[in-house]
Amino acid sequence: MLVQRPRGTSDILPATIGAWRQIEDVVRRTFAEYHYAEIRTPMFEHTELFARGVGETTDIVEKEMYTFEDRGGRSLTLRPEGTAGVIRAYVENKLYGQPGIAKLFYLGPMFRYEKPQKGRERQFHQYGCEVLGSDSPALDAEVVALHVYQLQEVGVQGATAVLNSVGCPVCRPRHREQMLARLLPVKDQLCSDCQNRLERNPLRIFDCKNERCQRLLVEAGAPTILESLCADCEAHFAAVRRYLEALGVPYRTDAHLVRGLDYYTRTAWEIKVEGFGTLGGGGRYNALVRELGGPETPGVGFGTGMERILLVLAEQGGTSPAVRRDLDVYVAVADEQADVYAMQVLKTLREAGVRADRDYQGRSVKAQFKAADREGARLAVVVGSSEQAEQQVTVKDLVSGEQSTIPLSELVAAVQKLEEASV
RNA sequence: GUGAGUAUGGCGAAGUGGUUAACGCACCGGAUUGUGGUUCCGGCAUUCGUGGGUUCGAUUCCCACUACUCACCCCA
Repeated sequence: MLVQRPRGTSDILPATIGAWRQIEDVVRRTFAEYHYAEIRTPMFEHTELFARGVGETTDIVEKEMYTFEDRGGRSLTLRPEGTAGVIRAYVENKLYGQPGIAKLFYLGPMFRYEKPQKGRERQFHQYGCEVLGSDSPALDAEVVALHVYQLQEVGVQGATAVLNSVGCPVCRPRHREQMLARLLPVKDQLCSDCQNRLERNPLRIFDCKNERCQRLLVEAGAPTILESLCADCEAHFAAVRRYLEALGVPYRTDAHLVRGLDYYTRTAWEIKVEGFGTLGGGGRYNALVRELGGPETPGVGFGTGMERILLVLAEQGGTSPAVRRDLDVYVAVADEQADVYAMQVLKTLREAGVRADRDYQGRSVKAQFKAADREGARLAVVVGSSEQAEQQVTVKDLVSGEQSTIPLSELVAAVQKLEEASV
């Protein structure tokens, strides 16, 4: 092996492409049902976009970006997530000038420089959406509902939304103050990560896996963000939950949920499957558009990992996509003299919309029939010098075993008739 | 970034410091004439991730590298 694929990348081979297509089809269909329009933005952007958009203190920006300098000396970065680019495009193309709100979705590869492991690659795929232009809690609910619905439609069982509110520029600083007041006195007892978090983003301490840190939070009486919400945020969160209940969306709240991106305000959620982990996450980001230079515009969105979906589907079993028959006719060439004739027969079939193939290795008729079987062809067409002389073909139904010789001019009709009968 | 494990033909998988590296699947060929899915017979790794070292000799021992897997961190 001279050169192999870069670490953390994978080749999606024909054998599994069906599963991908199936997910993509469901995603496009459901986004259409909810009236979202597709948007495609560049795979790389100026590094600054992610630094500002995603947040300077996030793991993504601090240590996971694929950043490089192009020949013009610009610092570019392979997109680590979808939101920043979409918002940039929204602002740059002045989509806010169009009537109504913008409901956008995307689908494609993302890149993060991390150590690969199960369900984590350096190039992975996400689909997601962004809704710009409304702060209505109905929209938060719609987006969460859609998030769960899509996974159900794809075949994932037990997808649940875990919901929290991370507050707004009014309650967030207030909460931060309270956290500092309670935890600064016991700072030295926190783990080193959390000592850092205390300064930069105290909310994240709730997310720490360290038991001692969690105990300290309780002992110090540190309030969760949910307990510190301002009246507006609380009302918003309550409304979102009412909608979700009315819609029957499976969800639960978790005051400790913190997302890895800094731009979230108010509603934040992850979609989890018991015993598996997180498939996707999302939230509201009311300040992001303005931070990226656009007009004050509220937004909500989510992203979902497609590799993760594939993993859950595999674990939950049974969803192996049916082996699709992708060949209708196999043309067996009986002797070399008929080779050109065989090509003509194939062209005739293919141009009539029949999926047809032949042997190119000069194998025996017996071997060609074996191949026809293996490829899943419905019928075999045998052509040899005798057929060619009469402009005929020998057609064999590989299911019934029936065989007959007919004029070439009748072949397409005969094939189509059989196709219809087998539907 | 930290820690652990693995690396033998297309796939799965034995194995040993020393003449021909099991086996299964897949694949290819054959079992009389231009015909399939079963069965039978035969074929299919100058080579054991890469590069060094120890040795009379290494796929088996040692070192480095690379890749993969898993866990942690974090997340999709």
